Amino acid sequence: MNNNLKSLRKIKNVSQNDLANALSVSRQTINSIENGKFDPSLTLAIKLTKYFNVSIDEIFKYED
Amino acid sequence: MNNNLKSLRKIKNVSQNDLANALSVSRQTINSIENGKFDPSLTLAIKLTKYFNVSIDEIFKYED
DNA sequence: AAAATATGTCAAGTATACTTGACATAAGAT
DNA sequence: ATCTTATGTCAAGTATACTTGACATATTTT
Repeated sequence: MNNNLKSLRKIKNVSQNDLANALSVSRQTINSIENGKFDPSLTLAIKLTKYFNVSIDEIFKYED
Repeated sequence: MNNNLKSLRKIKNVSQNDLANALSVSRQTINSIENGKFDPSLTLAIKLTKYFNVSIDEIFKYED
């Protein structure tokens, strides 16, 4: 799984901290997801889609 | 978060076991998700959308 | 240049997703 | 009525998502 969170975030011009606060997660969580340390939970993934107003597919690319 | 996995599965007329095998997870995992014991990982959620050929929103309803 | 803000990363802990194995009950087939 | 398949559930373990706290470095602001 990879994602384009970092670019989406930069388009909105918000910091990792801003995003973390908006979604009620830690900054490290955002950082780890952006840098591919792990994938978000479904809940957090959905929060991200709502925040950026995009679909799951527009953020995450799943590959077998 | 709630979902309509059980009804989607019955439409396709497959057992929890069939579905579990198709997605390479345990039957208990499918059962637990259907009965709201926990939510799937993003990876499993995406596998489910592909299996049923629907979007995330068509399976999962997120409510704050 | 100095101060402030943003990012990367580590370590150790908690929470939750998922596993295997087992057993009980329900429903469907012979 | 017996056999088989499907579902629900429990317990204990492993894997991964996420937390807090801390510190280093990079980037931006004054």
